[in-house]
Amino acid sequence: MKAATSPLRGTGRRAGLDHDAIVERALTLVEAEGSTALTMRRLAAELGVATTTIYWHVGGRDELITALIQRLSERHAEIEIEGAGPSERVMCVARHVWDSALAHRNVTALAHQVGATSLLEMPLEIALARELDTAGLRGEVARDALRAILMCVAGFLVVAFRSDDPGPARHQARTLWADITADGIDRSTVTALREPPDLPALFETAVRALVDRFVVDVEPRDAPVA
Amino acid sequence: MKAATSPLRGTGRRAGLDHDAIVERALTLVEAEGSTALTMRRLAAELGVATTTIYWHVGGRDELITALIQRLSERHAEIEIEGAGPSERVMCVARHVWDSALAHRNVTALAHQVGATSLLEMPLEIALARELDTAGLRGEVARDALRAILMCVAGFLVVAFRSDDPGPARHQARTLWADITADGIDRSTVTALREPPDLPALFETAVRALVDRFVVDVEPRDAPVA
DNA sequence: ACCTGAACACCGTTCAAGT
DNA sequence: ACCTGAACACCGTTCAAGT
Repeated sequence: MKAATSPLRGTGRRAGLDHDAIVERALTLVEAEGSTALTMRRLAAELGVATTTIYWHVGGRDELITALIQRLSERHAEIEIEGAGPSERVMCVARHVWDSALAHRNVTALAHQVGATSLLEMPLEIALARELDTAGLRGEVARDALRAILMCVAGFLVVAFRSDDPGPARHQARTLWADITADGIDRSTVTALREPPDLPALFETAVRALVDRFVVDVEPRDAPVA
Repeated sequence: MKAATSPLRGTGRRAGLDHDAIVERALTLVEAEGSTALTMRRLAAELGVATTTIYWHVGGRDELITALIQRLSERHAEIEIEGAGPSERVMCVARHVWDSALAHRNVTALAHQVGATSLLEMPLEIALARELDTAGLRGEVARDALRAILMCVAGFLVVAFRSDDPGPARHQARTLWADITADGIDRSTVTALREPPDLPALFETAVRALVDRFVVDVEPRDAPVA
């Protein structure tokens, strides 16, 4: 509950804070309690420092958020991509985007809010471009494939984030379907729509459809030529 | 600039407000100036009434937003769906979701923020379920197709909304690619990534890929059997 | 039933002032 | 150079009080 007693340097007056320490603390705070917990006052209290100190070191809230996202982004820099064929390797990167977004959902949601998704996923975006390149896609086609795949993943993430934060629940998709009297819709469909889909499985299917549309494997996926 | 002189009823003291008038005004405000303009104080001033009056009529901000979204949703109720084959008609509904979201981007963005996207698009969701039904999809398959398509559209919308609100522009995807020295990525690709994609065209391609994955036309799309 | 003003507990941000 | 307290201009929400 008490703010961590920050290590006061020899002077006895300096708080011993620097840009990185503040950003690090902000990142931890968001990861633990979500973006709403990140207020300048709260963060300052947690660092045992006056609110205005944060402004001196990192600037306003927007700069803080940008720095925080970039910090996490660097951690996503090195990833292992495996897969036999090109399309399989593209799928692997897409899954990385999905997995890392879910692993750091609070920061990802924050990045979505401020429109800095690309900043957060830049290393993965580069990795995706590289795999598309080895798949033979270049120029505008490669860009379109990359953007389409990432936008689709983003759409899935928005829904995935909503699932764990139930919210008002009143205007959740599945509860809305509880009141529908179906004209021209089979009852089995209405019933199914009251349950959430298997998101990871559907993700796999949907992204695969996009990948198949853009990257045409020379060899069949399951039996790459040795 | 001045608040609209609200029609004071005969009593001379009543503001003559009701639930619907407040919600209507809130909707207009959001459509015109975005979700950040919707504050309880601002709305009250615009209605020429005390802030607390809004609380009495419609409840807090969340209820107001929900009501506002639902109001707009009702306007999307009746739409014309055309197209020869089943998959063409499904595409038509998807385009409707896209178009109406862009036409009312501020409210749609707000709905995204509070997790009420489904509430806003419910009429279109029903229309989509109906077209999928006539395409022969039932039960869980129909649900998965519907969800996948809508999630993909949502992902595109998030990016589309970012485009017209440039924001900090520093961590926009295309500016980030300006600094990239490409290892294993063709220069033409890097160059292309510095430009935004043709969003409507890419939307068409991506959603079509999903539709083709889920709904298999019995007849070819272009030449339906008479 | 309908509407008000005052008050509470928050925000982000600025700025003159301290050491 | 680094840090502070006070202040400004906002929020959403509650609640006793008016007619």
